[in-house]
Amino acid sequence: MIETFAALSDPHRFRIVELLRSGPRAVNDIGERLRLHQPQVSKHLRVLKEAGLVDVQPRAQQRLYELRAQPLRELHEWLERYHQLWDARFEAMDELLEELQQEEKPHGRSKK
Amino acid sequence: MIETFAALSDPHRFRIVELLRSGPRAVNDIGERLRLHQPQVSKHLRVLKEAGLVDVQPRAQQRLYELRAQPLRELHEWLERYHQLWDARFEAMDELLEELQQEEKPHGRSKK
DNA sequence: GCATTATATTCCTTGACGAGAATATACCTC
DNA sequence: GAGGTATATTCTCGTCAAGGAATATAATGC
Repeated sequence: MIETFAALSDPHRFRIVELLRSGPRAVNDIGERLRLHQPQVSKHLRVLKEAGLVDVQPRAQQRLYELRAQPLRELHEWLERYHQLWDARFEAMDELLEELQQEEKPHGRSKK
Repeated sequence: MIETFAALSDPHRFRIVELLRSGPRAVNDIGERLRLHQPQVSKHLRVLKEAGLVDVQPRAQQRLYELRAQPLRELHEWLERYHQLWDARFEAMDELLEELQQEEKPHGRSKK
């Protein structure tokens, strides 16, 4: 989790991840689109790979880097634990449900 | 967004955020629970505050720090754009919806 | 095998960050 | 206003990470 945050806390790596959202890319392709020198791209990709955020598969001399789902999924699960905090509707709804009409109409918002 | 990642990429700050999930806390309270020296707690809280992740409100000599919703909400919204990547069901559903029954029943799953 | 293309690694320098210790500031009580 | 409590800031030091330049490695085609 922390490694995921660390990997995404660099602006260039963040842009790489954003770019890879549209599909796998070769190293030079990334470098050209983001205006980065090839060595830096490789270095950033290495960090992303060690953080588990990307995966590689060779294609001739090229290396196609693609996003991995797992870290983002874990990030999402972590964030879910804060859901009640940032979604005000839930708080208001919870209060309403609990204080006023507990029995009248249980319009099925399963809390967990 | 990147500032959020940077703030959460430090282990101590991450633990502070996790602790604050249970509600506002004073500085010394945080330090005792997480076994951190007071100055470091203050410094980390400052970073979190500048990143917009926490807010302060004075209570006598104490400063109660509490989580702010907005950055987590933005993080969630950002993650949503990767939803199709890590939730395989959505890909299948998108294909079905687009290829087969575009006009039949638009049961409003807004792609954006 | 050799040239070419594509990518990875190393070395170096610089800047940012975190920890610890000491000190400063703010607020309360009496 | 003196003393105590709670928090913030400063300073220094060591470490680590990022960028640039140069070089090394890998795969391809002839």
